[in-house]
Amino acid sequence: MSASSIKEQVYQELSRVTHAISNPKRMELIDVLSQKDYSVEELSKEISMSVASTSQHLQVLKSVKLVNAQRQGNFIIYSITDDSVLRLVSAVKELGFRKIAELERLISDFKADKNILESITINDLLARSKKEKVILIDVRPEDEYKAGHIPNAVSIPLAQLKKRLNELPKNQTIIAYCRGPLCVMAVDAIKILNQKKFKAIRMEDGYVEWKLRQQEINQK
Amino acid sequence: MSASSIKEQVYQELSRVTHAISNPKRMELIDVLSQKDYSVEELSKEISMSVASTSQHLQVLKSVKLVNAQRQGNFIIYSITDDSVLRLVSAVKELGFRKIAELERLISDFKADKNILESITINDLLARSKKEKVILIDVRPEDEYKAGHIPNAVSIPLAQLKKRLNELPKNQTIIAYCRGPLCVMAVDAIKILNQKKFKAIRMEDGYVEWKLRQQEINQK
DNA sequence: AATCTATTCAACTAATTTGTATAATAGTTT
DNA sequence: AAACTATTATACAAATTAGTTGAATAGATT
Repeated sequence: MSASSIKEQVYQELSRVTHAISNPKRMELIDVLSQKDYSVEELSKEISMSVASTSQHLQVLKSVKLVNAQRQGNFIIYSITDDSVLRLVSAVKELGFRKIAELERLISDFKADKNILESITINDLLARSKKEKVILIDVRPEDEYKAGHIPNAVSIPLAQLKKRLNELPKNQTIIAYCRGPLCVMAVDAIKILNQKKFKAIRMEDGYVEWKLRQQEINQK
Repeated sequence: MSASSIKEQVYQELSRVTHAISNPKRMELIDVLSQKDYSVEELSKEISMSVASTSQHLQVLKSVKLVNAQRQGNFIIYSITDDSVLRLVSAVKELGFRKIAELERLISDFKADKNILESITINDLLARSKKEKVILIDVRPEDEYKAGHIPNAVSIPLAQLKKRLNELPKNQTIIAYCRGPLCVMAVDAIKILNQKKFKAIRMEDGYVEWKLRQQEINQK
């Protein structure tokens, strides 16, 4: 175990990258940071973990350049390095959601649990918006919307939805989205809207999925 | 730690996928299997590890459906589940090669070491082959070529190259490829060809990279 | 049916990883 | 310059992982 070949070293280094995302909390951190930059303290709340542990996980991610750290006043703000990280996570999810039986079970439980009758994808949205005018609402917290959103989407954070129902039409279909497939904000939004007799559909994909899809389209 | 939320369970499951490839030997196994199906014994030779350990690694990969096992006579033949696995590995490499300083160093050492003067990519090849007739040779073992290769490529395994030089033209540029960026077979081929005064260039990408690129193109 | 062979299982040790609490640090603000 | 605060480092126990050797298994061949 003295002079290992370059090939072995390369595999060693590459596996450091995957090791960094091979922990549920770190994967969740990447997912949260995919929406918007956050401080350590905010992140520790998001992932329900002590600040010290959160910091440690962030350092693991930083050591393989999956995230960047930058001081802003009293806080250190973490952010995703670039879109290649999003593509990596997207590839993991694609494989996981398709292939792992346990995940399929979890997701179908989840759907049953949430009474999701219909849910569309980015591609459905793109097709639909070509044919008709679509009312698209972004129910994530406002700062995440500000950091980036799907064009023509209106920001109505879940917390404000009940008060702002008058801004929405009753005779048109409303499409609601949030952070993506694992996020329940849009589900809750649909529940509220349906209860109030709006025609509302949930879109599973979020801003990140939209952004990646755009890049694919632009690659032509 | 009793009833964890579905979200946490999903992250848990997803991290099992990344954990499976977060080991150098397992990543190497995936890479080898990306070329062609292999038995456990063959794989154990390829990755220089005991059969028992190789088998254990393969079971980890199988448990998250990254590979399939199938009996064929006395042997159990392992194969990559499907192209989503290739995309995942490709995403890891993309990020790793770009972002990890240590990897950049390793690769530049590697290139210096091998005296690689020029090397092209899949895109270069596609562009070139539109303009002119290209002599493309596949220097991998013949069975890997048989399992799949870039169209119009001729199979000349590295081991046979010296004997078969008469099959190649001296006045045209020859492009050689092997398993991909981490493989040295094409490098050795170029050395031989240049020594014998052929005009030869190495293509870094291999059959897998070509296949993924084709899929991107077809997605339009 | 007996033998053979490739593969997997079991048991074990060494090494690594995880998370928490507490202490130290580094930068901001007053 | 002092006080403050967010973040990171340290130390530790519990849990998990990696690799080896030798035994067991399951299927194919004779």
